[in-house]
Amino acid sequence: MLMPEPSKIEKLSARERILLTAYRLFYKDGIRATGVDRVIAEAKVAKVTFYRHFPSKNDLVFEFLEYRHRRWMAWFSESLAAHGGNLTALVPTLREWLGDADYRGCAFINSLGELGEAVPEIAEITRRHKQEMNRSIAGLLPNPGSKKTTEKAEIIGMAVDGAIVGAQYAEGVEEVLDRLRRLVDRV
Amino acid sequence: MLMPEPSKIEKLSARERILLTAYRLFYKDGIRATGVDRVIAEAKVAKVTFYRHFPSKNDLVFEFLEYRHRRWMAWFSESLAAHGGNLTALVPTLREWLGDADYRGCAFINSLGELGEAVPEIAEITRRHKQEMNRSIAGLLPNPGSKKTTEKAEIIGMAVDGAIVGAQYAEGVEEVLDRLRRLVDRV
DNA sequence: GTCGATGTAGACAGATCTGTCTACACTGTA
DNA sequence: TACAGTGTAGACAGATCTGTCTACATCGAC
Repeated sequence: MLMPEPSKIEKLSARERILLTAYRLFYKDGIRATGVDRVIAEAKVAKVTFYRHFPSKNDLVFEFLEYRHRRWMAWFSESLAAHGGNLTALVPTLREWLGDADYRGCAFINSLGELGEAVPEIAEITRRHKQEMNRSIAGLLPNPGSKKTTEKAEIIGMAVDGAIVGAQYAEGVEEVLDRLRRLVDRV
Repeated sequence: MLMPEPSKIEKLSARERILLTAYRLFYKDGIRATGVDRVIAEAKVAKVTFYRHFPSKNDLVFEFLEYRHRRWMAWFSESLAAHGGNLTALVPTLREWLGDADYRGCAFINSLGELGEAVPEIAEITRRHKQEMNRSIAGLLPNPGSKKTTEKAEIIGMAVDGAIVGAQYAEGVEEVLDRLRRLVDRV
């Protein structure tokens, strides 16, 4: 759902193959655990090609997060709309994601936890990502744009963050989604 | 508060110096970013000594999480009690932690995000840690031990997880604590 | 028809990773 | 007095890390 099919990656340009391969590996195994040599091998490009497009690994990390942001937001908006576009759409939408076999948590929270001190830009990138997530949540409520609604969406967004990390360690996702529903119902 | 003073580490046995040094570095910089050579150098022990006490780095990681769990739980219980021992104690207690200069999020959530697939034991360790956190939260409510109270504590625990990660990327902690308070008030 | 962008394979440098090994010293205990 | 436990310094192995470099091929645009 949020992961590209490997078969479709093969036909893309070298740059896109690198980006999508990194996207998959960084999300699955983490950023530090994924060496550029592995990305290069799996994307089937030459090392020079890699460094021509991404002068350093950090450049690739930033583009990975940028790409993740666009892809995740697109999925989130579409799924919320498909489930009715009001607040009751939130839990069914998150069920799709948290229950996915490839689910490994939020790429931004994970990257922040892994590289926080070392790459300060990630906190800023994460902040923007979550702001936009909250904007999408505000769109489910009456009077989006009003201060009250914005604050409500921020509170719900915090609960969603709790569900996202909870789903990483919980035995099952349904109990997590139950808690989130009861939290959201009361806001 | 949750960090030991470096001056006090020096007087301890080699094993304790290793553990406390790892505790500090793993939490601050992450586990993969911290090589055993660095731990050995800063703990001022010989390499053989290190590997005699911790046959592999993963053994040290597990002991780090075990130590963190004990230390964090002790702080959490004490601070909740010091702030009155009821539900209103939660936000002031978390303010101490989230506002601390050394704050780098939850060691368990961070380790899980960093090593999730590679070290499956961490999910189980994290689950136990959060269960015990929820038990402490249940202790702030009437009828701790009852099913209703346990469920309530789990919901509040999810909100706390949201606040913990929120404080890692937010501009300021007060806004995060405000949201948490409003969330908890409604449970 | 030359230039710039895109692509290839793979050697190399220098740092850092985990873990092993030799060889020696001190201390408390059985 | 012999042994087990704890401690030291530092070389070494073998893998892996990021990043640079040479040398060559293809293709579209100006």
